[in-house]
Amino acid sequence: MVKIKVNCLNLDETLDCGQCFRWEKEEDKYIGVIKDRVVELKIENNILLVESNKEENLENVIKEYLDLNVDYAKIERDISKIDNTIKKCVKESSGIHFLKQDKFETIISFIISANNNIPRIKKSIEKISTKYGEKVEYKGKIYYLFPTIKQLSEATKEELRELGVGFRDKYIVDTTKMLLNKEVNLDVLDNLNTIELKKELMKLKGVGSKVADCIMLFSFSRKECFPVDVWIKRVMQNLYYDGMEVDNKKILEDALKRYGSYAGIVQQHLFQNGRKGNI
DNA sequence: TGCCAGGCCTTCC
DNA sequence: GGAAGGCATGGC
Repeated sequence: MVKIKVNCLNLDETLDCGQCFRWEKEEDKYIGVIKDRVVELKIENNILLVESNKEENLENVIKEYLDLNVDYAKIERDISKIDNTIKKCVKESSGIHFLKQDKFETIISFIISANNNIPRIKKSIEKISTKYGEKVEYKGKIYYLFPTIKQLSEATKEELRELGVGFRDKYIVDTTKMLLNKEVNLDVLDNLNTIELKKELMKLKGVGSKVADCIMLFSFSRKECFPVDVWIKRVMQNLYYDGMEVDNKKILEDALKRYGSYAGIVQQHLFQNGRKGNI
């Protein structure tokens, strides 16, 4: 058991906000898989309690995954100054942290997310993990790691289609192949600036502008990325364009100017509140 | 039934 | 380089 004092962390907002798809809530705790281990998380009196089947280096793994070394209270104060709508949204969904997830898992997950809904995305990812990932036992129950690039490269289009990914089957096969043969090399992408990184990620099949922004925001710690999906498009059109139809590219450009280096954090608060019907 | 979902790709100008 | 159409599938 690892115990870490936390200040501005809300597990509900962080793990059930559409940035990750494999956490399950059981009573007051969350159970999920981080890379090669099963992890249980729970907060009591501002202390994060962490249990896992693998204690080795657990504290560092959690701190990196949950981005615990960043002062989110300060960021939330800063972005609340932008305008009153954002202030209200941040208050409603305070404590969202931006995860640093496994890159391959995030790429495949967000390829699946295209023109899809969250419950169905979750189902597909769970089935992929069960079929191709390594089995892990924890407290008498079986869990599956998300498959490695090599493991998933064994999957055929037809098999993936049976797991419910629909027309995205070929994107998953092609992207996995490109990553396996290092046509896009995941090991060196951290060195690129955000513009170069986005260009590189968009070489992958099924990765367009929006999916690339999600990958950068949720697994590369690039907090300036602003994914424009159907929800955010509606919210932004209503807030800043008098409800008029606006091109995604323009929404993105304007948002980057308006929100600056924390655009992604603003985006997630708007997304959460838009989805809940608060704005 | 028809519309929607954390869009992207291909085709055609 | 931009617009239009197609795409699997489950939920409402």
